[in-house]
Amino acid sequence: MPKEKPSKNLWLVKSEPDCFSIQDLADAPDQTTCWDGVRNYQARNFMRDGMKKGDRVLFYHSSTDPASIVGVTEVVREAYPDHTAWDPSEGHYDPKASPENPIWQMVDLRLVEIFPVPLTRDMLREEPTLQEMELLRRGSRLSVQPVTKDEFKTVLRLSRKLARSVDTAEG
DNA sequence: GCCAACGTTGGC
DNA sequence: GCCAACGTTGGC
Repeated sequence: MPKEKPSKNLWLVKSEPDCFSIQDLADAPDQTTCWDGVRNYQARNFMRDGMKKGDRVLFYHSSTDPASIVGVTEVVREAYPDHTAWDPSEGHYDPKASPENPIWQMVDLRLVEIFPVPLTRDMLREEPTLQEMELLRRGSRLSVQPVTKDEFKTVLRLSRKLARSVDTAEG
């Protein structure tokens, strides 16, 4: 009997491209990075409890013009302690964290694809399927958030469509 | 650069 | 346990 495949969870992570962009990920060894520096409990819990090996993760560039979904990554290592939390020389140092009580966790992400054309917030907002997306909710600040299957499929479809239209235009 | 929205901290 | 003050996020 073939084993029932457990359905994968889908996610979105935010990063300021000035700090770490999807190109930085593409240039990293094995195109893989540890997703350190998350210092929000809700975001941590999604990483710790929800993110499983093989889960797909949309990559979003925030605090940039235009803010956009720029690609897809994959979870290649599940949650483990974020050692940057107890390193005073780190920007995201948390004096309450220690090796005995790490508090904060991270996962490893590997690049899957960079979208040929980034999907801007304006484009996302035009899409009926994405109206409920956490990313587009007013005041939403979650840097790690779940994405529904429909939302994920819609984002990929939009990306493919855009890529085709650019190809055609370039002709 | 502004500021709304949000999460955290700490006094009480 | 409430809530005001504060710091941060992140769109605009």
